[in-house]
Amino acid sequence: MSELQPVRGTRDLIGEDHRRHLHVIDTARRVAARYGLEEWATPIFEDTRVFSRSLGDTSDVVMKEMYSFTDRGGDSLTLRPEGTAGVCRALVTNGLTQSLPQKVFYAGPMFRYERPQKGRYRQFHQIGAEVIGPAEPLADAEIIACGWDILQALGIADDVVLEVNTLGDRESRDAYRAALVDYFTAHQAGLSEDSLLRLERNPLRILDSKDEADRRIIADAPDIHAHLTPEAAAFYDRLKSYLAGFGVPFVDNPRIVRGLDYYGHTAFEFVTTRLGAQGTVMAGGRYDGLVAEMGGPPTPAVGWAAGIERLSMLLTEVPAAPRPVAVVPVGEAAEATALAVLQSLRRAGIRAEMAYRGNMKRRLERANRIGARAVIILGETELARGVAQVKDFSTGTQQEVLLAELIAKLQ
RNA sequence: GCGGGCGUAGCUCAGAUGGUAGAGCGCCAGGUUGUGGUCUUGGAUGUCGCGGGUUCGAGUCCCGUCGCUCGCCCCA
Repeated sequence: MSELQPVRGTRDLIGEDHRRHLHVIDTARRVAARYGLEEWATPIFEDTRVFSRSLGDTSDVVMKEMYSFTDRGGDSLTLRPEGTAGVCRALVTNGLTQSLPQKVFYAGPMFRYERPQKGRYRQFHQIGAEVIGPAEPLADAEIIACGWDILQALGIADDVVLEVNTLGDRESRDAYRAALVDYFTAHQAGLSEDSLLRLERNPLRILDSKDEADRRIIADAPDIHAHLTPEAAAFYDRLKSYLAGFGVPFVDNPRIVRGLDYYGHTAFEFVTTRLGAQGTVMAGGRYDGLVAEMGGPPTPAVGWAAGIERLSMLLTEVPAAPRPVAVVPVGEAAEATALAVLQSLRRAGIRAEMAYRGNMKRRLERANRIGARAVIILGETELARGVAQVKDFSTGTQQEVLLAELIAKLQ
């Protein structure tokens, strides 16, 4: 075992791991484009205030999980823990609040200082989608439909259930929070220690406690729907009918919550039972207050993010490693022709390789090791006649092909 | 920050009650000086995570430590 190991919570993406990872991004990118999303790439580190503002002062626990550092100029910078804040900052700094709506897709690394566990790393990767501008629930439904299509294109939709909820507007939320505090205070005696703490700090979070005793109490907890203003209830109804219109199956889950104040109305999660404790595969909601936090005008927005590592683990069909054609010259005299053949294949769009050294046997062994689908053997007897031996590695059969017909033969 | 499991060859792992370390796969070489994969013969693997202790003797027992992993907390 070598002395230098990857830093805790990071890992190398090599071979199949990387093919899975790329497949997720490529697929998501392709589907997102069909919805008219444009891909943005924002910096992976930002002024710490970009994130501290978006989090508010309520969650200093979360602040402790940020990778923050002071640079040589004395500024506090932070490796981005999520993508939405940076996108909103970019929207404002590029003056795009004047050209709404903006429909954005992104993919890239995120960083959180937390204890690694299944599907959870300190450097992890997300894809994300945001629609900034529209206040209509049609935008919520559309971005959810986009996420659903991506999961389908990845072949994992069968293992995933879409759960939706509404957090209502400000008025609804305040009323609901008060009702929850009343209810849980009345049932304090049965609550777990953790939930008693949550009751003081963040009562909504009790709703997703994993403690069994808690769950029994939660089952009879007040429902947000009883506390929705007529406007908020209408918004949620329209969302659900649009989802039906887009053909996206979903279930109501009134227990989905969000911790931060700028979240309102739609909240949703795509969940699976196949990943142990990390069941959420894609999650999002409406965040009408965030752009204003970044110094822009009040601007409604809705979006989601998904962890690429988790999606990769769910893939059942792994993209196959590419199979090249190997060119095998026999003897020095054949090398010049071999190079010409090699390049003509590559320029015709065929993945082609030639070993740097070795006799024929070695080169064939190497061709086999790299998964070649065929080898082109060029020796003196072939050169003299302007042909090559083409051996199909799947079947083991070999035939003579005119050099001029090689590309057509291997296309 | 807290709890459970695990650290032995490149990989997956076996090594009852302490006696100087093994298998499969992979790798290297030969059988085959113009034919891979299959077959066959042979070969090389190692600070048994690290440090200390007990013992005539520790991969094995004890203490500590680091790492991995699953979960709790947290989840923007």
